[in-house]
Amino acid sequence: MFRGLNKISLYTKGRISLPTKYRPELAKYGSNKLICTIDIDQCLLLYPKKIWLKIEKKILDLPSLDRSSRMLQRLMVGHASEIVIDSHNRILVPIELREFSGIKKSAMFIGQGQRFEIWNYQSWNQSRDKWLKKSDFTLTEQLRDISI
Amino acid sequence: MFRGLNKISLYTKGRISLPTKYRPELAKYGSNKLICTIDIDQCLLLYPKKIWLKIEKKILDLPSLDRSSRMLQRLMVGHASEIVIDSHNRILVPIELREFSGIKKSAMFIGQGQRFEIWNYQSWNQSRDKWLKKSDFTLTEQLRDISI
DNA sequence: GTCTATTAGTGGTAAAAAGTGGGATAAAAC
DNA sequence: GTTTTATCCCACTTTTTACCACTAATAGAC
Repeated sequence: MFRGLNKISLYTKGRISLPTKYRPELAKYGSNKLICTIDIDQCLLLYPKKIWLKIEKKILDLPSLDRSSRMLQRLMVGHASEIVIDSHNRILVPIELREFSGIKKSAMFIGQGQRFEIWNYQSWNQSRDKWLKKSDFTLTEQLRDISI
Repeated sequence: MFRGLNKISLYTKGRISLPTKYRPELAKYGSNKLICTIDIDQCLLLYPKKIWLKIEKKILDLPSLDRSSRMLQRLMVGHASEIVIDSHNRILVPIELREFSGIKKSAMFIGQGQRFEIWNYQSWNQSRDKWLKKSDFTLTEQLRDISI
């Protein structure tokens, strides 16, 4: 499970280096391939390829003439790009995804269980502030009873 | 499976070059022929010929007196044109399909599992923005419990 | 029908842009 | 202080875009 967060920078054409602490866990997936896609909150999601393939199957198996299935397919699969971790532990964030997420120089790299999220640094801070203020009155059904 | 998206340009009479990353996967279908047709969302669909033939059969096997089957047959089969990938990995988008989809200079080329979609660049961005806004409250039953 | 003008399609190449690998330097961790 | 990690820079390769010249198809005039 990935957890925690790092402030990182992008350099030369959208490249970042992966925080070293995740290296051992990533190695367990036996491949240097990741899949990067988008999230509805305008950040990027980064999955080990092995994990992604399961998710992708679920999404692609949905009925293809249904409105919201198509929407999900286009958002998730449509934006999913394969990414290779190079010998220096770096990855390149595809230009289309950089533009979507507004990530230019600095970003926040966040562990989220079986995936990572990459946020534009400012957006992350703003969103967090917003969540901290809102969190006490916008809980949905499902959350109301969860025990943490 | 095809996934991810690329901004591409059309040049000299509706020609585009296929993103190279798809070349190996396309080669698996053992033919340089694709089928291009239209989608109800005003974009174009691009299938490896081998895949298309299966889909075409499904569509043509639908009861031909049923209104929506006839509609689907006319739209999908009626607009399907064979396309050849040339030696430089380029294809020509037929003029009728270019006009239908409003694709002129720039377009978005999107992997969607066993097919690609080609969108007018602006339409894609507008649609995507719309989906992103909608996606958190219009999910149908099937989707609500999917865990990604 | 044939000829001509115009437009559409094709193959090749050149220029521009994006991606990649390697290493140097700076910053952080130990 | 030494080692490790993160950032930056540079040269090179690959991919994408643009351009040009030529051929094929189409439409209109006669």
